[in-house]
Amino acid sequence: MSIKLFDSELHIMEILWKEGDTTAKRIAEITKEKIGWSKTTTYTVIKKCLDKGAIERREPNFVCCALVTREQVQEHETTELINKMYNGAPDRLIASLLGQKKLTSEEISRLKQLIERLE
Amino acid sequence: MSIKLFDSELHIMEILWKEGDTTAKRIAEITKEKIGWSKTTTYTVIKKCLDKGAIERREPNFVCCALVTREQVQEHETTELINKMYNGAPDRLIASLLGQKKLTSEEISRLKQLIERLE
DNA sequence: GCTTTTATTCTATTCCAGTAGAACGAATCC
DNA sequence: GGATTCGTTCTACTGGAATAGAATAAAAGC
Repeated sequence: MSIKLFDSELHIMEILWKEGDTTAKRIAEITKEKIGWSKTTTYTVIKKCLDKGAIERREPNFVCCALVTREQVQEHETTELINKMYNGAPDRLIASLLGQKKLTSEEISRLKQLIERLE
Repeated sequence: MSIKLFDSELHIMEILWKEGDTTAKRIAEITKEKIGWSKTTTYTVIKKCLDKGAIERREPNFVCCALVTREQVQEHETTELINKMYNGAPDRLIASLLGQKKLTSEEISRLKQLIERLE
């Protein structure tokens, strides 16, 4: 199950991933404070997440629960990027990242370990 | 110089990256055939690329030349993804890709070499 | 040099994500 | 039990990307 989430919807998901199950009310408070959303905006976006099946509502109190994990969305977005910009080849993305030298030597050695452990 | 290119604009860039410098007329032919764009749509999008400095026009014949490389755009898009979904940490993106096991063993050994050669 | 075609730009329309006001319903208070 | 507040939904507006029709400019043909 892989769903396209828009930026506005991701805001909601980020909160749920971070805070765990949360009431709509509380989400509205957080979005108001952090990104200045009006109460109705938050509810509208929550509704879209519901319609898409990204979250579920549970009684009582309209508690919102994430149905997709951060990892699923990461994977989906990453696949989209690879298809759009790297001709569908994941290793090209990695090669490009390594080439940019944006990684610290610490990060590199951690990756080395990861790769060793594969296969 | 890092520019945000929209999907429509990427279509133009892809053609230039693949075919090299190309006349507007020829680009219009290709987009018409491949994605069904009308002539004017193509010219409108070319204009946007010009305005953004992503391409340059050269006489004679309105030859379009890419000013940004595929690598630059790849890098920009990838950075955007990392900031949006991986909290700004490139190694997390790589770790996630490795974890998905979407790579063939051949790709993996190629990556091993790449990483060895770093530092 | 006027007509016809081709190349380019101007302007407008459509579509959709993002945002929110107003209306509605349910719980709470006195 | 009517007024008041709180929680939720309905509906609408906005802005910008995507698309393209009509108008204009340039070139080619005769």
